[in-house]
Amino acid sequence: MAPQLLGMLLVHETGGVRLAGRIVEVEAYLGNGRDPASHAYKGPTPRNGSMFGAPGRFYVYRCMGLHRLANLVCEPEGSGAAVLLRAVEPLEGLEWMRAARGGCHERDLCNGPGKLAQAFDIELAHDGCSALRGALRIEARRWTQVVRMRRGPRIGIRRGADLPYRFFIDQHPCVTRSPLNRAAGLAPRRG
DNA sequence: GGAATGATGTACT
DNA sequence: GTACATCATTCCG
Repeated sequence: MAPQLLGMLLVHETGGVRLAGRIVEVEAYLGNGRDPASHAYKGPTPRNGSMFGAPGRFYVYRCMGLHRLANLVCEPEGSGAAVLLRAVEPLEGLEWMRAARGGCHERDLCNGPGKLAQAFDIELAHDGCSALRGALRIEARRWTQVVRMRRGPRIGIRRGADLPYRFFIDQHPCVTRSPLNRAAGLAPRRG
């Protein structure tokens, strides 16, 4: 499901504004106790309950005490499989996003799971909500240009760090740790 | 009850 | 490259 999610549209209609963007980076977390990095690894708890619920719903949780991270719960139901939304190319509602994010560059609006949630006004209340229909949802889209998908190790985890379950669009400026982003002078490169 | 620990982001050197 | 804000969740006793 993770690679198929790339290119799809994340939409949120909130407060009279329509926020939208293309998903360009995700991470897969395996179910059925096969993935030590997954919140679902040790079975259901009060926090991860929605991971074991119906597929096609969001699993939203608080990370590091302050950030919110959004996942899409995947099949089969009850397995705990999910895909973390890591980066989005913003397309609609950029002014609203800029205000929410403190007026940063367009490409820095949604290049990170915490940033994305902030820019799209995703809250803990969205945990367990349907991603197929609702104010916050994911819509199918086809690529209108030629893109190349790459994969590599997941970011910011200890256990299962060698598993290549991070999928992203090659050469896309809105992906985390993008060389294009660094080349733009936003984060000076050594040497 | 108490302590360790994050699927992060930002600022600063 | 390193520091740190910040707190719910989880695990252990």
